[in-house]
Amino acid sequence: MAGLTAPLLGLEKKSLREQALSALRTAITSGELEPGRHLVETELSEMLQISRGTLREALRQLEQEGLLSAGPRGRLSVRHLDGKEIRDIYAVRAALESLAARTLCELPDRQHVTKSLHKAIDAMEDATTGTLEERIESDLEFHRTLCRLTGNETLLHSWESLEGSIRMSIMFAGLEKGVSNMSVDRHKDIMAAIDTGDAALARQTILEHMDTAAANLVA
Amino acid sequence: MAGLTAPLLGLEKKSLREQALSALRTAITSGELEPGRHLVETELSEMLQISRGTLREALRQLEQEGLLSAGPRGRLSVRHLDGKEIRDIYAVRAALESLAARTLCELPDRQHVTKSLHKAIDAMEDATTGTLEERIESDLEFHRTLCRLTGNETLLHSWESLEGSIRMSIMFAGLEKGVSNMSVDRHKDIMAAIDTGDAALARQTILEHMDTAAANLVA
DNA sequence: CATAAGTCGACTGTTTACAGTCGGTAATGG
DNA sequence: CCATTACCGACTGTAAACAGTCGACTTATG
Repeated sequence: MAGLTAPLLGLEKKSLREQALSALRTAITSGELEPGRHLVETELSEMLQISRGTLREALRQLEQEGLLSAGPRGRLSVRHLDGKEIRDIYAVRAALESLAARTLCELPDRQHVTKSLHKAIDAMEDATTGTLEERIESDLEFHRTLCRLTGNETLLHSWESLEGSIRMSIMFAGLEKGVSNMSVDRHKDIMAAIDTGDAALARQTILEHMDTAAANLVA
Repeated sequence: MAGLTAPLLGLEKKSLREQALSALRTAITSGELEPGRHLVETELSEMLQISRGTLREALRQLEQEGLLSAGPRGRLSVRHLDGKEIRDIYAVRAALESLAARTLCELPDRQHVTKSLHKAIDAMEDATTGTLEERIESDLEFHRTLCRLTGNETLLHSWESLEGSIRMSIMFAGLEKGVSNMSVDRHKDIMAAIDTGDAALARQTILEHMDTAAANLVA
């Protein structure tokens, strides 16, 4: 009765591996670990206060997420993205999200969908006065919600696997440029298209949104 | 001068982790490790003759590829796919491959593309008299080539991340059903559409191919 | 002085050992 | 006979130690 450490609500304590994963992801996508930087396992494990074995499990995952690139002899470094890679990432992102939009349009009852998307847009509006990071966060949350609402776990998972790369793309372009095209109106258009169930329009709106976003980033 | 073990041609010796990864992937997608089966680290490490630490790194990757699912206490088991999940996987696959087709159609010079695809189709024809596994392999190789030829590394990587799930889908349906719709003609249609540069047609052909494939699998 | 052999240091690959936790089962008390 | 507690076995989480390899720097040698 006295203990009550915290795990009350779904807030399960995360394993060290997961903590390290989050910490590293944040460090990379925030630029704290700059692109091209060599990662030394012993250094990181000491910084994070975890053992190398545990750390390596996290590194493998980051590697597969495309945040790290492997050098000659297992040497890992923070991945560097050039303009083409950013465009490529956004092309895949566009394909995934347009599938999401199409799927949502085909749902018989889109009431709940519209409601959730509206909530996400409200969050974006709240964030317009916040920090750059908060604006990016709310923007990504909208798109993640788009994928989640489809109920297609594979789609959501694929998108989330890309999320790290997306964040890096934004960071590469400089945060200011990255958020410059995160207009709330754009997202309202997407929601509206889905609301009407016009799959072709929704798809087109998404593709255009992604195109301009990618173009802004590499410009 | 006497040694000359083997690493002469790009055939670098793979790390134990990679070997374990391949072995486990094969074991799972071949059904040797049946769906739902609980994986015990100590058992596997003994089977594969590697340490648990090394094994765990491989398991993390398989988990992220969607071949394993994590239970309550970090317990891993071979993922079980139901009809909906197979359809979901193929929906994502279709989105990725239709992006590939569209990208290829937009290339200024598709000569090399057509040549490579033709080679892949020839391999499929050669395999028609081979084992089921060989036919599946050549089929997947065609689609993988489709993605690779785009030059979009992210697209290729996303597709390959899905490949394990695709193989599982085919296995779930029973190998016979899985290959029943791998007609060479279908793939020739795809190639032809790309050859003419008709993006809309190529996209449509891919989507239909995926739709019928998924429908066959869950039927 | 240039080149080849040798030595040192830094990292990754891999293994072994230890700790914590959950589930079941047997012992115990009413 | 039922419930409760104490223990035991099985696994995963985590840490620490061992081994091999590559590169850089140094030293010997013609």
